[in-house]
Amino acid sequence: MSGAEIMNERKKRILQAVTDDYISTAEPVGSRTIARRYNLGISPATIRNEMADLEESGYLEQPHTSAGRIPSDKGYRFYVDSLMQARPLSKEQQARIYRELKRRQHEIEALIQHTAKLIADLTSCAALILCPRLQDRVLKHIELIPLNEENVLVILVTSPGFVETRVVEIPHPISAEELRKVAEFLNAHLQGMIVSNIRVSLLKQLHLELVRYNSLLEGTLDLIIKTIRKSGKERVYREGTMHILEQPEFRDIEKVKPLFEFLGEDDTLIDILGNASSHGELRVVIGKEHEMAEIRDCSMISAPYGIRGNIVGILAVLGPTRMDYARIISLVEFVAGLLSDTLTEIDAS
Amino acid sequence: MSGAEIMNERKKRILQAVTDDYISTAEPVGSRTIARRYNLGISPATIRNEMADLEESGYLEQPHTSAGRIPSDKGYRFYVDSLMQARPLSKEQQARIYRELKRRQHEIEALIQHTAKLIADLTSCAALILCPRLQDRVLKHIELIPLNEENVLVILVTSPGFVETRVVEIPHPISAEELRKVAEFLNAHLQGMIVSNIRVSLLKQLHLELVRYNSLLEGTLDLIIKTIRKSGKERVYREGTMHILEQPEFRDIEKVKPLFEFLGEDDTLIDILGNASSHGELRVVIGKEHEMAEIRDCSMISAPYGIRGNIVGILAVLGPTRMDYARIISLVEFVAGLLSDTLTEIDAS
DNA sequence: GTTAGCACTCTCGCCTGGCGAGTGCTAATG
DNA sequence: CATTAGCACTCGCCAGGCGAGAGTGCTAAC
Repeated sequence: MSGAEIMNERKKRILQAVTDDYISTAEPVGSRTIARRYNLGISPATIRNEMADLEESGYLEQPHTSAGRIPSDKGYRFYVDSLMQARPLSKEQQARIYRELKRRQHEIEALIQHTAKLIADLTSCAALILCPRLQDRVLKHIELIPLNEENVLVILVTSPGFVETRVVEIPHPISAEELRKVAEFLNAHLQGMIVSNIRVSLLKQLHLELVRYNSLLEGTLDLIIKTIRKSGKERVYREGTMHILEQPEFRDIEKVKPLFEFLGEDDTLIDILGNASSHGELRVVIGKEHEMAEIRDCSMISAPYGIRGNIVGILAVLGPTRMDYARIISLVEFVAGLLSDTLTEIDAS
Repeated sequence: MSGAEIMNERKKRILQAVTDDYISTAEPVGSRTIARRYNLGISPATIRNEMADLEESGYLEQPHTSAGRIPSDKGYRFYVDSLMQARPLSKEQQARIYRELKRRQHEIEALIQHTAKLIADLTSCAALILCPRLQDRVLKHIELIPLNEENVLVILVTSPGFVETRVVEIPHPISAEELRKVAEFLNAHLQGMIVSNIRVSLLKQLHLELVRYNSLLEGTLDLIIKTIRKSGKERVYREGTMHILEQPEFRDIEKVKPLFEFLGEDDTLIDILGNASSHGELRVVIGKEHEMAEIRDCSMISAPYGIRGNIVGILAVLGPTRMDYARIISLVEFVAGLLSDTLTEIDAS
């Protein structure tokens, strides 16, 4: 109840020992184990007393009487906020990640997919990467290609190298030549703009310039703009969802099912990730702190990545609440930074 | 051993009853159950005798003494080949599928993804669709877009409406204008060709025409051709892999793991599917008939789909050996046909 | 050839008792 | 007064035993 207990140094050390041990063994940890494995210079009995206090204040819990203790969500939270010392990556690991990411740089989607895979493999958790919404990106180039009489392929190249294709159904056939002119017109006026800003400014230009073109184009142009503006769904890359099956807490198939269903739904994922780190910093959400019931057994560590300081996407790791926070936080931070650098570099060239 | 046993009418009826029942209940089925549920006009004792024979000839097996019988792979094979009456889809179901597939026709990737999802939902199995290799498709259009000084975006539109994008790193900067000429040249000479045929004919043309262009282009052109020709990986769409978790035979997580790992690997999937129905007909592979050990507990039903009779891809359903063959075979056949029609239609327009 | 009856086998669920791990309390200790 | 040792107690887990239920195989009768 109170919660206003004093968290003395010894209690902290014990909570840390319990958490560290549970993270690495996945077994409830008892007083004896702590006394043996972490030489805090105190006896199991003392540890027991302290653990009883910690349980009362909600930092630890017992799966059942007379099992060891495991950290509660509150315990993990305290661990993450105050106890854990972020374990920086070894030079070799940094070098390895660096090397992996620098390889096939020029296909951006491959880069992101690859990054996700890398994180997943290094953490044994599910890795998620959210790409920037089309609307938030800068338009670099538009191309229009006639597919047949009714359909035009619209290709949008946006910073920092994404390519989107859409098929637009047009009301009237348009010649390739005319289409090229339209594309030219669009490029001339829209290049460098952020996609979501396009409509307003375009409409102004449109009026002035429209007379030059066949009136048939009016509807087409409108459709193309609509196409650009709509379907502004983020894309989300997943990797390593299978790693979840390796975690002992998910040996029960009934626990896995809702989680996998959650991971399968683009929309909810996008939602969650979008909320997660859109406000700039690395963030850790633990267990029941999640809004979505399906992932109340999981923790998520997320960090934004960006171009020249502007956030363009979010990178996250999802795993059991018993995850190796110290390592994974460092990793996520490092990779997000590296990804930002890489994208910035690509964008500049 | 013998196998040369006479499979009389009654044995067939019993095998069918066992199989039907096991498919719908997932429980070993005993003689009593059959006598009660399927009125074959014979008593449990007689059924027992026949079942013993069927077991000896390898069509049935017992999970343990004194459980009911379940069909062996050989039993399923016989069931599929000789007993099962393909259960045609109801008019409503056909209509529903038809309606679903006719919706957003013009984005072809979405169409295929959508088809996979539909099959997965209707079968409660995993649905897989293999797209044609780039190399086997007809080139409809090439577009080259400069991204920056070192990179060019190559866009390939191929029948029946696929769009592929690749980034090519070029040795020397090329102006947009020159690039446009190259694209024009390529379009003029390559349109309508099957991608895998491109190299030979191009080289001939190349020599004749090359003099017109800056010699710097030579290397670039070569790179572009290489890009087109390489990376001819099929793409495979998956849907409904989660449905597998619903099947009682996969309640054990240890059985799911290798299967999911298998489903996660593009390359092996492509391999399996490529072999499956490349020779034209609907095919059923049951349990241990599979080459890959990971799916020896599964059956796969696959059918090719194509454009104007030319196979361009393969559609498959993967589920437990205890799957509803009668229904799923009809479904796969129907959807493959419909997909073929749709693609043919799109290609023609 | 078919069927009824019966003994047999096997799984499954349930209960039991012993074991080990870990706790909480109390009293002794520095 | 904080710390520790000792001890009784609680619980989950596991192995073994038992009965119920389902289903078979065999035999003898129809």
